[in-house]
Amino acid sequence: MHLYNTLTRQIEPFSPLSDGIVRMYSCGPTVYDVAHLGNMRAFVFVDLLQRALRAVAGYRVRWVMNITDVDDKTIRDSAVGSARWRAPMGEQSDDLRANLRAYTMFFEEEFKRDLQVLGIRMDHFEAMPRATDYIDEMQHLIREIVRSGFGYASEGSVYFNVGAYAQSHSYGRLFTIDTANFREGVRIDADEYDRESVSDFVLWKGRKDSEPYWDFEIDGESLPGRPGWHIECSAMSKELLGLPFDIHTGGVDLRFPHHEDELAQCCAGYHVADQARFWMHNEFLEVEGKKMSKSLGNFYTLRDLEAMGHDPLDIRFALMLGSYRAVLNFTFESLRAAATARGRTQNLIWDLMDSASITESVDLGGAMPEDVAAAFADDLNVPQALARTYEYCARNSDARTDAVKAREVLGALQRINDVLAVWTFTTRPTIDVPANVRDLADQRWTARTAKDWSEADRLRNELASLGWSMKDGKDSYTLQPLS
RNA sequence: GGUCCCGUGGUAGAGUGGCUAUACAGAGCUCUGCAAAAGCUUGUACAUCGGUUCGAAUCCGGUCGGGACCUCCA
Repeated sequence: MHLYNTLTRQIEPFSPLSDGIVRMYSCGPTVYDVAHLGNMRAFVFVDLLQRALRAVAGYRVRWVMNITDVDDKTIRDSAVGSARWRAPMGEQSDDLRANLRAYTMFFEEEFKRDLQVLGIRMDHFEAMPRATDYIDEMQHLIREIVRSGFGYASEGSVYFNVGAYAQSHSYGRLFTIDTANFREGVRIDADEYDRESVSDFVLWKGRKDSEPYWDFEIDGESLPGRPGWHIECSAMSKELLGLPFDIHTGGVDLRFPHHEDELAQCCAGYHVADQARFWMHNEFLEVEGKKMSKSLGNFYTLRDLEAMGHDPLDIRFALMLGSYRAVLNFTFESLRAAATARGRTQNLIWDLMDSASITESVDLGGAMPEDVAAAFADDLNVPQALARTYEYCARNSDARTDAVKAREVLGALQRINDVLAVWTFTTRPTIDVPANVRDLADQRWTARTAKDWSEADRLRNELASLGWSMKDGKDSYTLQPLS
């Protein structure tokens, strides 16, 4: 496979460090709310990537995605009396860490549900570590960074000394940083912590009143507090995958500062040259041509779209219609188009199963068409892979009436679906038809067989008024509810 | 202020220095009592102005437009 590497700003041939095994770390969600479309794009992207590594390149994938369950927002929203506290989270207590855990567990479960309805398999993950379960490891790393001269404590917090680090390391490997032109922004002014330099970032945040905290001792000094944002990924990726691992993923916004700082922490504290060999970042999503935001009214969660009647797999499909490295314009028209296109191929699959007399889900052991595999292998070019897939189906349209060919095409589609995961190879779902509808349909079929067209048309209209459409086949009919 | 992307047909969206995806929508045809399904065919596309070149939508530059990032947003 060839993958774009943010580290080198180019597409490079990819092969794992360990023979046949890819170690991949994906920055996961901060569980303070349910996932929105933008998050979903990121997760669908990494899922496609890890599936392609398995199904196209044949690697085993050790996939880790973290759960950030401690940060400003989770602390704010889990605080006693928070309006965002929900009944299913249980009762709030005096134990602030227990409150934080209850709050974040709720959204962690939501998140996992969202992943699964989007076709992401939980058994594809090796681990989904929570930040708060790795406090010891983070503290160890912080001590090591400080001991190595790249960190300092100040007013109860611990900071990473970017200036010192940059003396002996390269800082700005994932992102071109122009320190001289840092904009004087509100975020910098708003930071209440005391850093020596604006470019320094926090490793450990000193305890504030009414916030959950963990004890921490460094150089004999007691510094109760909580971990900074970047430290968790450094510690957990090292613990679970070892350094350096093969691929680190996240949204483009994470290139800087998050990933740059993660990388620096690993190099400074674990004394490695690299945290990961490949860094891959998915571009953002726009909705109806605009950046998704609550104020524009184009902000959607997966739940929102489901409530509007959209199938999550159509959403998954719509999210993979563009290259992961380009801004994707999600529109309801493109969602409809995705639904239609996905449904047509699904229908083809069912027709082929009929043609091949396959009545249950079975792996036919097919092979992915080479041009489709090549497209996936070319930096995960899903649009190209889809185009080749459609052409493959068109080329083999006679499979609908050729049992042998039907098996072959089905086998190929199964391999393609190992990556896309948008179709099903189980039998065509049976639709419950009310007895009266079935009765009318039978009557119409009789009339039609007798060439009594006016009666047949009358009965079709009657069926339509009951909400059903009747489609005549060669020697039988099918009924479908009108949508 | 700085760094960097992007502008492709009605829509979404690949790709590429000459052979011009793909999908949805539209049009036509085949099939069908009609319809549906399915299949086939099909169109006006590469923001703009210059330059390089035998040839550019593809490379370079200007312009216009859109966007991202610049310290906890995927």
